[in-house]
Amino acid sequence: MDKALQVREFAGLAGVTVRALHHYDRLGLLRPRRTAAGYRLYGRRELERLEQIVALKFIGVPLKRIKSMLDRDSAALPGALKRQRTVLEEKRRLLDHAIEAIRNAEQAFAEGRQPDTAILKHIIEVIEMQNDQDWSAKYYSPEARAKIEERKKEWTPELQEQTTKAWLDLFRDVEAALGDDPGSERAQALGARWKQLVGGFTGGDPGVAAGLNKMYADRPNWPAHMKETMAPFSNPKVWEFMGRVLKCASIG
Amino acid sequence: MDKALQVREFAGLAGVTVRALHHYDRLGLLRPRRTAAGYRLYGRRELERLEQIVALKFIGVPLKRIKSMLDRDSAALPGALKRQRTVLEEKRRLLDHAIEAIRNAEQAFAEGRQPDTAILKHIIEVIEMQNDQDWSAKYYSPEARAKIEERKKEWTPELQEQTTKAWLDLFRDVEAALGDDPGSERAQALGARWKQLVGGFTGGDPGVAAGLNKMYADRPNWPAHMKETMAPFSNPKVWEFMGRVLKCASIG
DNA sequence: TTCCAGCCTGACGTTGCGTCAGGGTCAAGC
DNA sequence: GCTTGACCCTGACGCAACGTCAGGCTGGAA
Repeated sequence: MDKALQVREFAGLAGVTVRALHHYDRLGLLRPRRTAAGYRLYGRRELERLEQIVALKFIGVPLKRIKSMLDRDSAALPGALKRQRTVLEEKRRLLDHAIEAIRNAEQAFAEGRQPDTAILKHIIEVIEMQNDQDWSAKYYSPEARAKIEERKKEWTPELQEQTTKAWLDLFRDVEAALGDDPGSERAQALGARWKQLVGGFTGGDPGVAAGLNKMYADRPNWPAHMKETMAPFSNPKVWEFMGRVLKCASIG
Repeated sequence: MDKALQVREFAGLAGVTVRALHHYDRLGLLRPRRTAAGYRLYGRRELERLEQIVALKFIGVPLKRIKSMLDRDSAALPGALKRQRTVLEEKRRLLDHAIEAIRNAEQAFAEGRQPDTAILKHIIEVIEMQNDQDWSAKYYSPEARAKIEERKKEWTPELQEQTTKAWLDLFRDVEAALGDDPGSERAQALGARWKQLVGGFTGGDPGVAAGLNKMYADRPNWPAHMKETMAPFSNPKVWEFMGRVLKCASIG
């Protein structure tokens, strides 16, 4: 006869609450035997199972899935572990961003005399970057995403500013040259600048370039603030003109 | 007249759902004006406030607190930011542990032929370490906790094993010497070994040592698995004997 | 027998919305 | 003037994992 414990003792032994045991019982996750009076009795088998439950819960597996894992496809464990790890790593990424955002805001507060509400703008910035990235991810293949991730590490705010300015300049110059012959020297020079700026983002990777094209093609579905951000670059005449310029370049 | 938007447009603009706006409205967090028919109308002021809400939500502040922050003590923002950051950092610590635990389990799976359920033991190990640490934290002052954190970085599994063995050996030797005079050379040698092992954990820090004493004094309240872990070291005669030995040492 | 500790089963509360269900509103087309 | 169809409204339930009563048995001791 194995020692059988009542809920309270068992809960203490295993480091969970009595209520949790009740909960697991109702979910069918851990059903102890019962005395005639209905008291729950836990033994060694239950302890083992509970430990597995706690382990899976610790790594963030929801109770329902724990149940199906332990009851049915226990062979799927390694796959489940990996999936769960990627989930947690994603959560961690989010947490990192949030912490970074707070740091930004705190620093802004420590440095300057801004009204409290304005400080939150620093957090908003991070959120929007985050949103843009999550949202644009769907246009890229996994490999392309990996490339972008890699290149992002070498990305600095100054570089960002320079790039934005370069694009603005280019658009202004192209608008001034809309009447030119696409094959003209001036137009081709603009085309070269264009290609270089694109290359600065794609890093020459065709997969990244393909994603970028998909994203551009889908611009009617962009979220509002993305459209707003890209508003200075939305002139369709410029795009059309550059299309012809680049076609000339590839032919000639 | 500022442009007033209906829920759908406003939600799209701000990147939240219509339902969320309804929710914030009911909570009193963001109350737009209404048309005669009861339609919600959002303007620039509402957009600003919503951005602040989203920012605070992003860093994990619950809606109720957001409300009180924005309505009443908006001056408490920097403090709130700091608190929130520590909360998130704590969460991140937990997440890291969970990820580490999964890695352990995955490696065990990749290496050896263990049954699936046994692999979860590797996760359980991490959980228990985590629990022990969280629970023992209450005995230490913040400074002592910081010291321990620092020393933990130089802690390796091998060192852990060595230390455990050293303690086991010491207890065995002390048990064999219980009849000796506490002032005797043999007893004093045992006392020296004891002090050295304690010092190996405290690093000579009196704060850490104080916490350790508090923890030992509270041993009736230790959780079950802690008692189990410490069972080999629970012989009260050994502790009593060592008390006398160390008193002799400090006097003589 | 009585008492108290410990067990039981509901059932509601929490957090931030998602998701119907049932029913007005409004501009447009017939 | 009436019907659409697109939007809007207000409940109200659902989810995840228990916490926290409330009301009522059980079981061993005094």
